[in-house]
Amino acid sequence: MSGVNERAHKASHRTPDYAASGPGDLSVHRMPGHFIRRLQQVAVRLFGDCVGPELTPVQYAALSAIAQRPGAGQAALAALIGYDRATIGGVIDRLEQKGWVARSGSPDDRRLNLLAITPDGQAALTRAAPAVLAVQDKLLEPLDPHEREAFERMCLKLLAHHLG
Amino acid sequence: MSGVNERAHKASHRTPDYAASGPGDLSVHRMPGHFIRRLQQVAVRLFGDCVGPELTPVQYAALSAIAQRPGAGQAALAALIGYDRATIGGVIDRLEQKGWVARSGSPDDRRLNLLAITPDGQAALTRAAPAVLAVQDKLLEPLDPHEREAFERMCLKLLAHHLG
DNA sequence: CGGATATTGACAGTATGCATACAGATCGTA
DNA sequence: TACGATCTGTATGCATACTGTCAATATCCG
Repeated sequence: MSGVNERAHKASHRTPDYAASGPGDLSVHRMPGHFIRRLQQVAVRLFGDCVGPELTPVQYAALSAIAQRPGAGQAALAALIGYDRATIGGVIDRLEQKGWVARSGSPDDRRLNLLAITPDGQAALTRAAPAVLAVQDKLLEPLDPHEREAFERMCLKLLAHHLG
Repeated sequence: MSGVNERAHKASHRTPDYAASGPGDLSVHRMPGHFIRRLQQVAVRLFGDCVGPELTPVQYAALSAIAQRPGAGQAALAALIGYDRATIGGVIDRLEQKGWVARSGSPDDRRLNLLAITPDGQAALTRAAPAVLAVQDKLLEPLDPHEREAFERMCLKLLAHHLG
């Protein structure tokens, strides 16, 4: 299985998603926000299919960031990958349970939970990396190289505008 | 407030998101999947800012679809907007609590919950529509008209490939 | 120094999102 | 027409996400 939302496929023959609809349409099928939501669904599904259930996209991003920047606190980590402080705690809980990340208090600032990746975590990261890269490739598969570059550039432009 | 994840802004001065990083980088800052996740965050935040807390993006999509296709069951509705059957139930629960949607059993097929929008729901939809359209515009604001068209076309191409 | 302010991690509450499982209903077909 | 395959809505469990709040801790500034 690899389709998104195949459990709800009835009546899709009546109005397939992304079918033509008139201008001034108030439905979601022409809204960029909806496209992005659907693409997010596709990306998450693709990740699960390629990488497996051991590591979610969110957990991969966190683990990768911890490996890249050991000794950061949870808030710093969250800022690095765009998570919410309230969410990152649970993500790290689950990585800690798997033995892939270690939390340790900082002597300098007793508010901080210093984060570090464990050898097992590093191994899991290394193991997952090829599949994660494959996901990115499959995601943009239908675009030719020129389009891919344009797509990524526009994404970055949008993010720089809205986050910067 | 309008920024995404402002509660985790420490250390972002150390490594701003989307800063340059070498090729072969295993971190998420060059991965299309991550871009899409961040864009989804931006879109949801923008929606909340423009439309208000009465209606979430998901609830708007559902309400709009019910208005467009009254008398559909939950599964049909889910297929129409790309939701999961298990998720749509809760969404409709909340719309029903607000008095914007009515569930009624079908005499023809006793499995179905026929869905219909109420006058209050229609009013809420009409009230929200301009703001929802404004969100789409703001989302793609940094792109010029040509780029917008290209971006939407590529999104549709990606979705058609992965969902079709 | 000491109070005002800001930061950090945690928790509760709400809302998606998906997998799995289940009971009831319907349908296709032997 | 009986029966197995399929479909529908629901419930449960897990994993994001974000808001508001709080206690402990730092930091800043007079």
